[in-house]
Amino acid sequence: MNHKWLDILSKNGYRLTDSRKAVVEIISLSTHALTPIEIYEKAKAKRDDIGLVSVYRTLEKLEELKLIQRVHQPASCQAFMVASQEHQHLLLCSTCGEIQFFDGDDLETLIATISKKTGFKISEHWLQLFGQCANCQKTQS
Amino acid sequence: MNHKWLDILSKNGYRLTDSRKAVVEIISLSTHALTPIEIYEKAKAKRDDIGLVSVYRTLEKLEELKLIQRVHQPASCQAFMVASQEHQHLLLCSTCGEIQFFDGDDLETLIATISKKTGFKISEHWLQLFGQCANCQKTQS
DNA sequence: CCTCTTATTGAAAATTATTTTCAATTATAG
DNA sequence: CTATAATTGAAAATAATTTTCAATAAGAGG
Ligand SMILES: [Mn+2]
Ligand SMILES: [Mn+2]
Ligand SMILES: [Zn+2]
Ligand SMILES: [Zn+2]
Repeated sequence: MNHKWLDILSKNGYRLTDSRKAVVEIISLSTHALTPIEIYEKAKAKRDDIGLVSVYRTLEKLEELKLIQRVHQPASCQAFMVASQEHQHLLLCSTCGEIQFFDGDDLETLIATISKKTGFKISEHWLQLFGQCANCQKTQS
Repeated sequence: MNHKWLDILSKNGYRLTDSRKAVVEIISLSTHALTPIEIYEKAKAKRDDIGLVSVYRTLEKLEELKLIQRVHQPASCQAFMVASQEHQHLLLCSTCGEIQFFDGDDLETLIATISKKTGFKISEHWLQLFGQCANCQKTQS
């Protein structure tokens, strides 16, 4: 993943700097959505003079290249995670923040019905499931 | 709607001031999601000395009472609209911003499958459809 | 109506999140 | 190795939201 991202950045004319590589490594390997500050803190371990502003700038490019996406949650919408290339849906653990992709939804019928009923031409959908992962279920209750 | 909201505010110990009433009227009647600033601008028409800070404070209370909800869209998550009492789904026009509720989704099977496959205990879901409303389809293209 | 208490107000300051500016540095094409 | 243009981090600027505060006013109880 890591490597692929660096290639893509490079092919799009972006230079591969240490700051950028640190951000790429952190976010490409995370199973949680991370905020710019969280990424910054982690990145400082690899490169202690990195600036928060470089984190923002790298996120901007990764988002533009659709390698990452913003994750919307009830508490905040400032976190980012890996994006899947294809159309996708998220399954989020409200306790620990773990996120997985899932598929297998079949909304065709629903979309056709709503479309007919409302006159909307529907082009996109967001589906997210929230719950508690297996691990967090064990840990408490 | 208007009246009902004022009653609820009142029953929860909140006083009914002109500033509050202006905000309630604006947001309870809108078919679009509105940002604090947009609400503020509209509210000034009714009460020209209202402060933006009162808009924020009223939104906070209306959200707490579940009369309004934040709307998440690709471009921003800072807008609010009426909340439906029951579980609900949104249909949004990406062109003009109109929003409707819809129901009739049947995600039981999907949720059971994902739950079994991943071990998550799923407690909630978000489903939003994006498209273009009948009106906006006519207007352009 | 009056009065008292306390929630609410708007202005201003403070905080937080993000973006822009800028001069110095550095990746990379050749 | 060199030249060029992208990138950097610091600092300033901007935007969004929250807090502080003294003045005001809603509304409970008389
Ligand atoms: Mn889907
Ligand atoms: Mn549903
Ligand atoms: Zn978990
Ligand atoms: Zn429309």
